[in-house]
Amino acid sequence: MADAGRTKKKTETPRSPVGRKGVLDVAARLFRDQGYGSVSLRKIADAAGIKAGSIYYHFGSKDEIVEAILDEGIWAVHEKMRRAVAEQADTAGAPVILRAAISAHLRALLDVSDYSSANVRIFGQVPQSVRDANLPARRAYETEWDDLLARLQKKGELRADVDVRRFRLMLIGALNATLEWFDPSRGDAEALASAYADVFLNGMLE
Amino acid sequence: MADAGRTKKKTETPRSPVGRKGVLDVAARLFRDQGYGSVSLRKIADAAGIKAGSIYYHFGSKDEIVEAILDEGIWAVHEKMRRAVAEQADTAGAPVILRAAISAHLRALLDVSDYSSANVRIFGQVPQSVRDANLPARRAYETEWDDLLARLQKKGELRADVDVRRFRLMLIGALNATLEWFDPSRGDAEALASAYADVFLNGMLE
DNA sequence: GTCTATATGGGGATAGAC
DNA sequence: GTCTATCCCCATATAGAC
Repeated sequence: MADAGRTKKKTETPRSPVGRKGVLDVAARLFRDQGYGSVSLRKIADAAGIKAGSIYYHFGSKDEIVEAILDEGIWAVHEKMRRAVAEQADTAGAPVILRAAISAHLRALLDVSDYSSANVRIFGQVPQSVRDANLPARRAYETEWDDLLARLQKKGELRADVDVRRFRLMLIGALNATLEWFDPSRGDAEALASAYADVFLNGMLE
Repeated sequence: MADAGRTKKKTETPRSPVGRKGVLDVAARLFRDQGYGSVSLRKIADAAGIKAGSIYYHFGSKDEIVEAILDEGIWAVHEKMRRAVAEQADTAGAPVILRAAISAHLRALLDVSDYSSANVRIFGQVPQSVRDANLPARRAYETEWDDLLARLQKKGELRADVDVRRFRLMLIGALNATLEWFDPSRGDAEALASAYADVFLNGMLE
């Protein structure tokens, strides 16, 4: 035979292995859409095109998958937000900087990362041990926001009578809540971010 | 015997029956705390102090329980909000009215109703058929808010360039998100409502 | 109104073949 | 890296006793 030397014929099964990343990708989407308790390893395997038992080659347990997704989710949105802020000119004022940070966070959730949106959706549903594993990453991201807000407040650009932590919880909570109703096929995440920043900066009163 | 006429001795088993409401009460709390998929009928029965099979005397299925909780949850917060607005004087301005509505919604979630908080937490996790059953109640509450905001905007008290529906989604989303971090044993829902209203009305800029 | 007992299916997880 | 086969447990739901 002409190709007797080969032990594997690439033309036979061109379907590449799913791999660890493939499992995580489909799992993140399923968790985001259906929640933690409703997504079984069998559902994940089905969506990934493999069998349930195969998942254990990559992960030791279901919660190990969830932990990886939660960490990656925070990391992704944290990076987007940090870079968006760093890109602003040194002379930029609070409105410009906050608009950039808000837009980065919102686009990470709505456009970019299934991991980030999965984190927001299922964090409150997972076992305590899984939450604990994700806490360091979350705290780091929260600190990034608190430092930014405190810096702007110190420069006198934000109201001094508003507690930074409370405002951060309020702002991030409002942005995260868009996941409950935003439809990516109909909406524009960038325009939405602009509208949110506008209200948070200037308020609703005439 | 002295009490031969009684068929039941109240001193024997003073433990009153749990009943339909008892099941709903504990189920609402469990769903709020752990999410839809993670709460089994066994858990509900345990928390209610009865056996799992007994639940089927009151409900035909798990989802029938969930539907009842979701509907009651919307109804409770809707009533609180409507009454809070109705109690305001005819001469009250937008800031006073909106503060009252915001406070009512937030207190319903954080202080008053396990049903309302359960609704917010699990709506995105339940099967489509359950969501559909809850939609009419949700739409009615959303319309209550949209009508209020449109009325204030028409009077010129709210900015004309902000879309009412978008602002309602933003506001309710921000209030609902407090469930993720608010600790009733440490926080004051009324003070929180005031701080939220302040930022939404006046913005964060100095 | 609640109990016990049970039917049936799906859950996470493991072992060993390929 | 994925498969098949399987273990054991817990899920929803039903039937009939009390």
